[in-house]
Amino acid sequence: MTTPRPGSRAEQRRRTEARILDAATQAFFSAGYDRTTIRAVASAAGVDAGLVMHYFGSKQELFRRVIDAAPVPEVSGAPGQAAEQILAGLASRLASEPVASLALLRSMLTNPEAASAASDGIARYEAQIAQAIPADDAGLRAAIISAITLGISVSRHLIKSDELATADPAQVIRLLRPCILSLAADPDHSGRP
Amino acid sequence: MTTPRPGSRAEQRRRTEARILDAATQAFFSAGYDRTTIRAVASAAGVDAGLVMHYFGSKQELFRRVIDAAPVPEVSGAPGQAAEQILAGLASRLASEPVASLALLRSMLTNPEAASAASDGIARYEAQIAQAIPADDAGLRAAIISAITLGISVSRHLIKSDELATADPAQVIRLLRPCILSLAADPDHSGRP
DNA sequence: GCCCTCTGTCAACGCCCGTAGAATGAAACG
DNA sequence: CGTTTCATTCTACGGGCGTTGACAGAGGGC
Repeated sequence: MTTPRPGSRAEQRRRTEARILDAATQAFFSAGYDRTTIRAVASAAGVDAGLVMHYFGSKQELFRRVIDAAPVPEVSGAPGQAAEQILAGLASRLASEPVASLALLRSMLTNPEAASAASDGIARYEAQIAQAIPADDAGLRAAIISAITLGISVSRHLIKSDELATADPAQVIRLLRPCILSLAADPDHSGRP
Repeated sequence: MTTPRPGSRAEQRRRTEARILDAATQAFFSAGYDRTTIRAVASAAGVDAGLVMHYFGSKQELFRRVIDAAPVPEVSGAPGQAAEQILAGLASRLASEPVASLALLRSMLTNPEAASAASDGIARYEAQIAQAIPADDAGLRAAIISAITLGISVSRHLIKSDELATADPAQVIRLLRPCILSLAADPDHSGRP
């Protein structure tokens, strides 16, 4: 069975490895590190648990491979533009299912070793925001913005706070716009009043 | 041994139960639900694991008891006052060690059954905020405020984002004030512009 | 003073986990 | 065609978990 004329053995291996990585990504994203079992990943990928170990060495290395493959949203341009990009990104994240950053968070909270691996991804996102902010405390402002978007996503998708879970994303964005703008593009509030 | 003239048997039991509850609180707060083991709680309380089961029935019930005992910060007064109370509360949370709400979050993200138990606490906090906001979308605004403070706490204490972890709390509050104020006390941004 | 009650301990069960290593069978190669 | 390689599976080990039930011993009512 197993495909009559595949792409040779190497090809087959790459396919299997990708399938495992996909299953692992989904599992880590939705369940976090601790609650994800190698057996479950293997079963979702249609292979044996031993094979996962054979290819990825350990659960932790598998997790790292998943993290490294996660994309970072891009932010650039003038402060006002950046703010709108951030809001747009948040809007799409509100509208759709939970995504990478949430999974990172979940896994970080669960697994101590996963934390450092995942911090890098978040730091990269903050750096993108920071470079679009002209204030001298751009780093802190970016960190706060990142924290806000994270809090909103967490409340909606993980905590499923009644109000936020059922709210219209556009309404949330409208309420948040002055927040993000004051942080990203309004240096008036940086120092003491 | 064990105290020459204690407060009778009932007193002794109350003491032991309280010691277990304290140990459980600390454990759940710092490690989350999954990573907290009954054996560890028992050992921290200086008793046997079986006794914990005997007194609390199950790990889940123990967790619920911990949640129920967690206090909810009070918010009241005019919108402007409420906003300052929220900011002050956040400031103290930034300055000190991680507290209840974070532990709730951590456990919620980790354990599905813990989630519903913990949602109540957060909902109570949001309700307090909402009643101080005059807008007709007060509920959503309160939820967003709660989400923001949550995101900030998480970033600082759990993710330990470089910028936020080392930042001066006063500076963070200063940057956040316009955000919270626009959400709590500024109905101008509620509807379409 | 007896006996029941209740606090507390101990040992064990069953489960699931990550991981290791031997076994299998098909593809690649000479 | 024989042999080697390699993807894949099977079985098993050791450990930690939540939970249970039998057991010990001190307190308090009669």
